[in-house]
Amino acid sequence: MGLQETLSDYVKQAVKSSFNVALESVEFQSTRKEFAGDITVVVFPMLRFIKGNPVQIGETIGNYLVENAKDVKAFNVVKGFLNIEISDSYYLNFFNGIKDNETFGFLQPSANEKAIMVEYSSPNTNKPLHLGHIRNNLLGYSVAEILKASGKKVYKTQIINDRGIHICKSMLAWKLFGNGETPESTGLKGDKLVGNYYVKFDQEYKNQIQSLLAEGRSEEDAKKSASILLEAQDMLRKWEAGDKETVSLWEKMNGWVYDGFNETYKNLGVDFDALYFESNTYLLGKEFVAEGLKTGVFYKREDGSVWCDLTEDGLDEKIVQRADGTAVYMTQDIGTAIQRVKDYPDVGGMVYTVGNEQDYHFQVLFLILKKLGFDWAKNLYHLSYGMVDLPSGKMKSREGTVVDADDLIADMAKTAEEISEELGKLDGYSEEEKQELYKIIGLGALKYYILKVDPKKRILFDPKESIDFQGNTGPFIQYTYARIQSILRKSNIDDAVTLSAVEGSIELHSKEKELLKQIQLFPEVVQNAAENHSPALIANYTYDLVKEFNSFYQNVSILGADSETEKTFRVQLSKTVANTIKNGFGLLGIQVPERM
RNA sequence: GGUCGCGUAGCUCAGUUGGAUAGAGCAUCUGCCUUCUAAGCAGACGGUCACAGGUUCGAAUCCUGUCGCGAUCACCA
Repeated sequence: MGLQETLSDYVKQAVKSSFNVALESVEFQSTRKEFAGDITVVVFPMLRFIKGNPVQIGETIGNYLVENAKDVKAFNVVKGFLNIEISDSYYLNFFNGIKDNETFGFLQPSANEKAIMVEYSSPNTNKPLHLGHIRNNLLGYSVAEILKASGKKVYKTQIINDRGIHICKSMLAWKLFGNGETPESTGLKGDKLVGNYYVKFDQEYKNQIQSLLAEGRSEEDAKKSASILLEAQDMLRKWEAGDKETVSLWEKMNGWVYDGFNETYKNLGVDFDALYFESNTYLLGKEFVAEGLKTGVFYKREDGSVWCDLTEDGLDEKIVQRADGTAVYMTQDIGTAIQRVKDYPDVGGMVYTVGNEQDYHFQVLFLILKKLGFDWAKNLYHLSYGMVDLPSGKMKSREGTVVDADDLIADMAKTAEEISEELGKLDGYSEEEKQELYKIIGLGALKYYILKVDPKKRILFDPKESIDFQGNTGPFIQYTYARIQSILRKSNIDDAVTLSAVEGSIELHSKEKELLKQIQLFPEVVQNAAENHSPALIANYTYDLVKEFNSFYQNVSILGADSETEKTFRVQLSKTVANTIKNGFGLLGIQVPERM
């Protein structure tokens, strides 16, 4: 039983015996630093049940606690706040219980609980990944890891948008202008090469429109009748008809793109358990549309299109199948969701990591799946995140203002290198070791910068100035971890020593106690982050922990402690802090270096 | 126009189920490298929590309205 539950019981007993009132719950908060005490009982809510002066009620409860609860050392009352001081032995007991637990705060997946599928990334295959994808990937990966740590079984997945007119545009441009170029022949990453042809298509398309306009055609007409666009549309029809040559080109160019993506994913440190391809799933939803027509969830209009009426739920009517019988976006998403549960029968919920411009789409999708009667539909969550803006405004691929994912990752490592060189860190390391560290630090900065912000909010990303290595940043936290490793290397203590929990064997320094309190919060933060799908909670928690440690580090001598017992305790405490940093950062997908 | 989201220090952001005098970092200023890594620590400065009402012992937090910014309202994905 945790401290709070224990105290809660005592407070209830106190109220029962002194005022003859049965309280349902007791409200706690951690004591503000300017007051003496560790944990605070808020008396105000009790006033509804107990008549009297809050200060006197607090005093009465406080006296009862000191007499009866063994971990309560002292108390004071300020206004309606009963501040309780907890004995050192309680904290030492807690510490002895967790110091050798490498996975403190993480829960094992329970056998009978349903798994969760987390979808993220889900790119188009016609151009390279950019900054927006980075936010998506980091969020999705991190939320998946957090859910795992909270005791869920998790499958990571993505749906790859590998079909459609946009792919045909790249394919066509490659056929027309490519001269048989390949990633091997050009030395370009596959996704970059294909992306270049997508740009090339767009340039040619614009040129043709200009020519047509010069001939006096209307803008609308010119956009529709440019020959290169017509050719692309023709190619799409050929693809859908299964034309051998088209399909084989499609396979070849998509293959290049996947190779390129996989390299980026590897650099970013994300991975997937299951892949879904739109070319396989885009027709799937249709049988469920038929099913829904039977059960009356959907209805057919005169022209043959199928709709879902959601006006009673405060939404509007939504098309789920075109008049010509082909699938729309919604059809496909319905099918994919159902297919996933078929493939992985233990899945009982899904998380979709998709930008907030699709909020409405997912609201509708989830509602339709509920109406279709799937019991897992109540456990669907749209992990919606804000756009990543640049100082120059929105990222636009056509205007060349996108921040390329690979470039950004490389730039971060380079920045890490420059700063490290300037500070003279890492002298005496091999070039290879250095490069590895620069990567860890650069990525740490990037990931932390993006994940510490609440997903809902849009991020203003200034590539030149935003990412810092001081203060509330990834490298700052990594640096603290590295420093602790240095202490451990030099400490020479016996890990097996268990600290006596007897009161008085060690007197806790206030900085040590603050650290222990912070460590104690970790399991709760993990659960909270899982429930709220928020890596930001983990990031900000880790930062607070590090701040607390640095204050301890600067003000309390660790290796030069007065007694061997104290030294042992402080080193072990530092080690536990390092472990918690590592675990917390692990949930964010950020590596921690042994030295930096 | 309808719907959804956001608005906290000059800038970038935290702020647990409503609780005490709203917190960090950056920037500016003051101290601290002869102890364990100064990418650090201690401190100063900086606030009408967009605005106005309401709910209550108590509101940045909940409700209503107003303003500002953004997204979305396709037989596109």
